[in-house]
Amino acid sequence: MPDKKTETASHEPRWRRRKDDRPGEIMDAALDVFLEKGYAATRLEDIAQKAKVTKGTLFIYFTNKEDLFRSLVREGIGQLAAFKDQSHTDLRASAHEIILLMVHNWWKFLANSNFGKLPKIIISEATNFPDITKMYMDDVILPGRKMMADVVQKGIDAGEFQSVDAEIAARIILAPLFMLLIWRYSASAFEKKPIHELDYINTHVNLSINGLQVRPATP
Amino acid sequence: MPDKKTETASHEPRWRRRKDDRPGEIMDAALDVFLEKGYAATRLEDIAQKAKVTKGTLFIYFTNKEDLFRSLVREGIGQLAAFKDQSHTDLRASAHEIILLMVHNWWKFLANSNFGKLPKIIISEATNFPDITKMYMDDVILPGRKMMADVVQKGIDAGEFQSVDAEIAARIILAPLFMLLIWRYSASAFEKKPIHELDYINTHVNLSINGLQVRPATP
Amino acid sequence: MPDKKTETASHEPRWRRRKDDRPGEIMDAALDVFLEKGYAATRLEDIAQKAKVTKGTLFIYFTNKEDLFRSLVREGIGQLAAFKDQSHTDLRASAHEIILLMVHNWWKFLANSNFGKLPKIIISEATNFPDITKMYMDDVILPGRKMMADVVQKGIDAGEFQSVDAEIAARIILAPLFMLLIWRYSASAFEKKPIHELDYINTHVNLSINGLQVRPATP
Amino acid sequence: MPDKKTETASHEPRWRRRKDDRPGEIMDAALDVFLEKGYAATRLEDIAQKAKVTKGTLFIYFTNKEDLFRSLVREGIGQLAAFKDQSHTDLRASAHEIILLMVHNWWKFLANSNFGKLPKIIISEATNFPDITKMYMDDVILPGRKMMADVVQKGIDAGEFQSVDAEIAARIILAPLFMLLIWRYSASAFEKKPIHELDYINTHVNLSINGLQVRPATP
DNA sequence: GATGAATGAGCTTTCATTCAT
DNA sequence: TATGAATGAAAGCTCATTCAT
Repeated sequence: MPDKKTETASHEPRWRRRKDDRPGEIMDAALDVFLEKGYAATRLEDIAQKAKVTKGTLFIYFTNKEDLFRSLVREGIGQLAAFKDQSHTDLRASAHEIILLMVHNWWKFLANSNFGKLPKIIISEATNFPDITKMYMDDVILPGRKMMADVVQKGIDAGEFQSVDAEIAARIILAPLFMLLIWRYSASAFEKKPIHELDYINTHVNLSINGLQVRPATP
Repeated sequence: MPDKKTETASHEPRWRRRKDDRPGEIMDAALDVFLEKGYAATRLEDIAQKAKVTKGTLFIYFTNKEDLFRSLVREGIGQLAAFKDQSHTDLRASAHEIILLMVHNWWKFLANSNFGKLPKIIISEATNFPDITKMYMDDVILPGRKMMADVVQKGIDAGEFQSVDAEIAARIILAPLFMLLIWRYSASAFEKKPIHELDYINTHVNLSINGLQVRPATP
Repeated sequence: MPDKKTETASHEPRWRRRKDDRPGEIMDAALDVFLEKGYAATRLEDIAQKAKVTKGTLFIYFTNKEDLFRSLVREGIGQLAAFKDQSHTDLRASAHEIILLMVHNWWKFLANSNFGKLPKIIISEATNFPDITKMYMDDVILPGRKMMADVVQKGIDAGEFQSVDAEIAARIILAPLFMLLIWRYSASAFEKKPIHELDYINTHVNLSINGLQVRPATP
Repeated sequence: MPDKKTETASHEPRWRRRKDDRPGEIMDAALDVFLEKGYAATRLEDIAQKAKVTKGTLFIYFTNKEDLFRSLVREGIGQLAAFKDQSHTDLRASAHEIILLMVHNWWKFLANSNFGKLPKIIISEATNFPDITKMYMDDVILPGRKMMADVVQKGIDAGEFQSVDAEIAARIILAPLFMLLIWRYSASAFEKKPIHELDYINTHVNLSINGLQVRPATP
């Protein structure tokens, strides 16, 4: 039986300096733990472990638990800007085509980034972190709802859509998207059979557009 | 020695705090605090204060914080049975009429009872209380979704609705209802102008039905 | 060997309610630990142990370590008022008689109360707790020094004492008293033979008075 | 490759930080921080910053915080030897002249060297570092007190001074000096008007000598 | 039963110390 | 040698739970 200490080769160093990467790694780890357990139930220990550092390290990069939480939400919201830059909507398309495109683009972004983890967190912590909720409302919800409402209104004005309250319609169109995201990170694990998210999204847009249109596609 | 509260005419006090109401009062208080702050961030002190008892009293009726939480969720889910008993759907109506009725009935129930406070709680605590989530899924979500899916399927079979995946359609119809509830107990306080919930619900059913119908109402 | 649990008689209760006495007991314990170790080196655990309670109990009566410290210093300073009430100086006596009396009275008070533990604490924590130091200065040092200076001045005016700066003289008269106290609670344990405090005080007053007088007692 | 720091004219840099000065610089910085905050409340980070090095560097020269502290006190005590070498007392002078000289010499040394910072530190940390306190007692306090007591005794023997306990008298003569030093590094910042230290010292020696003398200077 | 003082386990945070760079 | 990121033991503090009153 060989003596452990005699092993010739590479002793893995006890730790490594990762000054530049750490904050991001910690925030990523923290986001997932906060998402799963909620802010209060999350122990810094869990985050540290997931980020493969020790508790103390967290305090090198963030002043405290709250600061870590806020930073990570802010960081998440910040990703929206990047998304906006790369997403352009066809200008002359009909309203239903724009909606189709928007929903799919948005979903692609929401479904595949940390950004999509925010809704569940925001909803859970809304009253405990009012300032964050307000920021999310102002920077994410309201602009998104506005964009959707504008397209709906455009459709109404063009005679393509029925006359409805455009803002309410926008909320209703967006609700299933958010619900799907929130569900994904909470109860969906308890579904008997997994949700086919894309089918859900497709069915949703079709029904929505169909519901809005004055003369539906089916003749 | 006469009871101070005794009204002039009768010897029966009009209102008396029955010993057996204590647990109910505590659960009501607890529900609201858990709803606002989440399970972990809620201090029993807060609940006690809201229920106008002291911390110690909570432990007379519930073995611990977790038991109080579980009890209150179970109690909430239990209300569903009472609701089911009193709600009957017209048997011969057309699918869209049934949907219209169901959504309004459900919303009336959800919007005005403690039952409607559960979704936000379940979503926030889903992973921390898997057994509760499972119970909610089995007793509430799946049956409700099934009922809705059955009506949709009935509409499809009758040629009233387009051919869609009835279960997905059911989810989509229910999503805005739950979203509205969840929103009400989290971020809605941060809306610029308050949501008119009934307009939202009405617009939603109309669009949904319109979206499903083979030949929409507007000719 | 008897089973512990079978012991018939008085099981000492795990704890007892002492709402009214606790704060004082805790402050007394804390004063001694702070005096011995200094503020920063004192662990709440030590205080709790000395006060025969657990750490948690400290937080029932004081919001945090700092609050406990401040409270206890304030409490200590407060004792001065009680002392002042009971100490009267003879009005017509000669200056040297008043000094004699004052020093002895003061020393009796300083040497036998918690009040006398403050100087060492104040000096050690002066820069860490500037507000406390200021309070001690304004409420204790300056008034005390003023009283002594007034007597010295009276002696000078009456031709009994040499002409010196009365305030400086007051400081010098008080210095050995404070030094003795500070020493008592710090290095005196390391003296080869213990200090005879009363001899020290007596010698000091005699020398001081003798030093001040225009014509000394020895003919 | 030429040294960047090399001055134009000479190859010898005008000023170079000698390797051997590091420990001294660190101890100087540490002394001041320990003096201000006390041992436990001092963070090595603060010392490092004041010494213009980083935390890690401290551990190159000192094995740990305690070692740094002990070293610096020992170093301070060591200065006493140098002082003793250069201070000679006139052998044939009268006792009161020697006292006058001694006090002034000692004060000059205490007031202007790091040595004078020790008393406050020793008093504050006496019980936490008994060995240091003992060392200070044996090497500083007792010899100093002995010297003073010897002079007083000499005065008594010569009939110049009253008969008092020489050791106690020595303590009393020294007390205001130490008190002044301790005060300077603690509460003196909170005095309404700054203390004129030399006036204080002068008044003190005069009063002390006057107090001791059988026949005072003022006839 | 009801109360709330007291407990103690557990979490956040600090900081002396180590060690990869 | 010097640095400072990373560690981890220890301290302050919170709060669910117990239990004397």
